[in-house]
Amino acid sequence: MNDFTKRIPDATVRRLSLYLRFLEDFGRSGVTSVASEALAERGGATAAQVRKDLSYLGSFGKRGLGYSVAELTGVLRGVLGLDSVWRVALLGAGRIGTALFEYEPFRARGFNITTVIDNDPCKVGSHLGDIRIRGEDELECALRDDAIDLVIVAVPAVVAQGLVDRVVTAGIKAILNYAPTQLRLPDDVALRNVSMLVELESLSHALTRRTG
Amino acid sequence: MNDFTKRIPDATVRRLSLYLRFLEDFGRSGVTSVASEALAERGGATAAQVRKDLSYLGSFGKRGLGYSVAELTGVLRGVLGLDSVWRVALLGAGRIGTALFEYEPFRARGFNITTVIDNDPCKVGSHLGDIRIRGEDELECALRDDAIDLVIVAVPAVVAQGLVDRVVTAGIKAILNYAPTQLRLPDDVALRNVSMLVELESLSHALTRRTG
DNA sequence: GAGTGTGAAGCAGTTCACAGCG
DNA sequence: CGCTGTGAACTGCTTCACACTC
Repeated sequence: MNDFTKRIPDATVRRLSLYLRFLEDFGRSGVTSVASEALAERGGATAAQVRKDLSYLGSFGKRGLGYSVAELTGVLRGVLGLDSVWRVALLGAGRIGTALFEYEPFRARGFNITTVIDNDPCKVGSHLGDIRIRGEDELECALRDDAIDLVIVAVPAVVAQGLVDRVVTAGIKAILNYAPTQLRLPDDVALRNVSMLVELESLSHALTRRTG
Repeated sequence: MNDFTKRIPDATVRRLSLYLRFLEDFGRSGVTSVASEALAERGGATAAQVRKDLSYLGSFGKRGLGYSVAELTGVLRGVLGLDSVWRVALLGAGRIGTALFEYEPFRARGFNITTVIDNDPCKVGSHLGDIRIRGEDELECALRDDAIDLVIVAVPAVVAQGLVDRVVTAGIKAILNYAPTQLRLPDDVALRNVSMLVELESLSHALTRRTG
């Protein structure tokens, strides 16, 4: 009924990631079939919401029964682009960059960090895992030679925009930004910001609110 | 015109964080007055959006002129609850926890990590900065004795819910979750999730989309 | 009977457009 | 004249309710 050319709302895509996580848990526990109600109560949504979200992808549920865990897992992986391995470059091998590099779930999901760049001369040439850290001057050739699909930015705010401009010029179309700055990019490059401060400040706003 | 009892949309609160960052930059550059247009082009919003967002807080702009950088900075800090110092406990002193602990902008914004908990016996008793890492069994008394306002969760997914239940019982009303799991909490506890995977998968979805 | 799939209604956030003030 | 502040229109997401299927 639905075809794949239709755009999926961004809010839905984010929830699909969560559903996939839950499905994998269900799969590991040997559950083979799951209802929208069960997915919903695992968090972050109502049963109606789950059904609406999944309806964007087609009709996979069996009425009276629920969804096949195996089938739905496969569909979600496909929609989220997790069937292929993505080649990722990490810019910045500081605290945050290092933590991201060693974050196991990335690799488990097919995000393969093959390239690490840092401008600190003391770090260039040393290793993170078995990746040799390369200097900023090697950025363009590294992106090309390693056939990078996606770049994670974990450098200080002041140098982020300059580096990202070069990354965009090199033809990269997806950027995950951890630097506390708002990057300016062409419309055809996908950008997601992960801001620790924004979330923390939204919490402190909530705390302030509660006592008037 | 607006009173402070009115709820501010969540999307607006998140943008206020960004505006504050921009205002601080403007302040450092010696700019004293700024128009909605200028704030907007720094990223993430249109001029109309900026004005609408700020109108939730009251009328601070001078028509024909713009907003006073100093005044607006103060208002935003107040609304975001950044006038007080918040006492923060960090659960989990692994890679991510350590990176968060050493993330300077937190402290600069008045988020003071006074307590670190980890269940690894090898880590308990050692130090992160000048904070002594305490064991999981000390959780409740640490939250009480250190008068914690806000908890950051950076432990593995499997143990997160159990710890958080204890944190909630201890009366904490704000939780920032870095664990890749959906936490179940009472409605009166504010929760923000920071998920590296969700953002990354939303990017890989975007990349997949682009080529049909 | 149990549970999906989906139009329609409801709600929230965004954009528009312009009156009004400095 | 420039730029804010804001009702009104709009867009898009969420919730509802129920026909439909297994």
